[in-house]
Amino acid sequence: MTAQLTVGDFSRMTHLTVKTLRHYHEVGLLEPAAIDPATKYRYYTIDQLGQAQVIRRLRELDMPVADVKAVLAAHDVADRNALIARHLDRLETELARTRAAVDSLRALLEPAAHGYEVTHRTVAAAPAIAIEAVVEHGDLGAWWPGAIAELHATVNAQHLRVTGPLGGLYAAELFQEARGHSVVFIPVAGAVKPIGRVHAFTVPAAELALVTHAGSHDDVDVAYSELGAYVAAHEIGVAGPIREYYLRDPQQYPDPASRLTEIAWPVFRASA
Amino acid sequence: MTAQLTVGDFSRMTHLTVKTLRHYHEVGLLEPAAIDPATKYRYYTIDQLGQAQVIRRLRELDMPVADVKAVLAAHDVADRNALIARHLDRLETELARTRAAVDSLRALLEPAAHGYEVTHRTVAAAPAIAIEAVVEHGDLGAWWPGAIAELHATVNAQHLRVTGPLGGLYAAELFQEARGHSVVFIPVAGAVKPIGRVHAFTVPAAELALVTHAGSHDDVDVAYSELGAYVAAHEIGVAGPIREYYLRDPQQYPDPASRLTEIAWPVFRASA
DNA sequence: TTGCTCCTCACGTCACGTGAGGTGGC
DNA sequence: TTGCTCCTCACGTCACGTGAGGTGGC
Repeated sequence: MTAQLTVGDFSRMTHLTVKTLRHYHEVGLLEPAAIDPATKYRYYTIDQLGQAQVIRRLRELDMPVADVKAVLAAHDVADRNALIARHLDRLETELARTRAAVDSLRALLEPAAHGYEVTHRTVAAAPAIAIEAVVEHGDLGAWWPGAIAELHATVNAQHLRVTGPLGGLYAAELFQEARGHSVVFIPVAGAVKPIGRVHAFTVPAAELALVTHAGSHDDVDVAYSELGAYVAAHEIGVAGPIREYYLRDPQQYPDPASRLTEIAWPVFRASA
Repeated sequence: MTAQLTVGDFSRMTHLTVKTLRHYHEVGLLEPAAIDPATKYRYYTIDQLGQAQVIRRLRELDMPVADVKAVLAAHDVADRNALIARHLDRLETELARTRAAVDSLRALLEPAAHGYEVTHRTVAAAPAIAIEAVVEHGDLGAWWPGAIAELHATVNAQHLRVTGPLGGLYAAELFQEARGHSVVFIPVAGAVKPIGRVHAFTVPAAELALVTHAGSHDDVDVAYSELGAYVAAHEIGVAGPIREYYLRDPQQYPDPASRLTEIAWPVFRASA
């Protein structure tokens, strides 16, 4: 009753190519029910068809093979559905990213000039509360809102007096190697009790060249480029993290398009 | 005035990693403006920043590097925009495919049993008009509607009498190697003038086992599996193309979910 | 002099696809 | 006996990332 299906048979039934079936055997995703020891022929059975169909659909959704394995190995339906739901969430995120990239491309190609005016500013060291971590560039979008929210919660819980705008410090490696030390901070006055990821921090003094970027962070590289070009042309760059000040607090302005960000590059002291 | 930017500088400005910039140099996508012959150091200029920004956005949208090159080399804005628009169309298609795969996955995981009833049928050879081609499995969805439309147009133009439902013949390789000979046909009576891709064709006689599949073609592999399993279990399979009959003509039922398709597998003559 | 930045190989990743060259069953 | 189906290497694809090991400029 358990009819032996050859790769060809199984391929026709599942619409997976023979090459793909052999590959799935090799990586242990879908092993033939039997293998002829003499001829090495692969034989599948009818009750493997269901697995093959699930595999095909998950791969169609670009779920990594390792994750597909996990789905097949899931002990119960709840586990399985959770794994699938997580992947669908990833797809959603991807989709949002694509949409943002399309908008960003459109903005870049629009003939409207995006002239940034470069200004200079001297800032003194300032006490603050901060959260720091080494972050992947791609994870920044996820890490950032959580950190901001935690800082805000701490300000409220400890009744701290805010003395300046929300800001961030980003090591050069974050851009050069897509992974680097990042700090988000809120300048505050008074004593701070460390809690969770939040601790007292001193925002270092600096001499800065800066531009203001309006709109989504997806386009922020244009501002970085203009500012960097200015710094390079005037040969005034110095080492140190790049700084951003968020003039529209995301708590009050959740729409990314309404953001207003100062990008600040560390430079030599400009002769006043 | 043309400040020399090192990879590191350029990386910080564009948010492309140093590794990526080196890679783009190697594949000729973005060549440094100058290279120190002694140290092999790469130097970029400020006016290369614009190109880098376009590249970054297009790669963010997964446009292949070769296509990005074409965009940068485009002679005028119209050419450039056409290339970009084509890619955005591809993204749309991708998105539709993903949505379909999600639906299909949901349908598969739904506990509702999809019991297909297998029936047998003997069909005689029948005259028809047809379009044939060797098609990629992935291109079927694009090839098929055009071919159908052309067949319908021919029926109307030549006032042919339709004698049976729209159908298709698909070589096994189409599933096993994702590329194979495909035919779509409409059975007709009377003389046929070949025109365009359309020619007279005789749908061969056959002994068939078949199931009826309701709904989108994205789920059709389930029907293929059940039918294939039946054929294998009864050991009645013979060589020959797989046949489909489209009982709801897509011209009248454009919604993919409303489709009704007979899947027919060639088998031995069953003793009546 | 010490880090820092830059360099070049060479190999890895991921999910298969593409031949080449050869064997078993009807 | 002839095709057909199946097999196993070995290498290619795509867009980078990951070290290893080494050099030049402040």
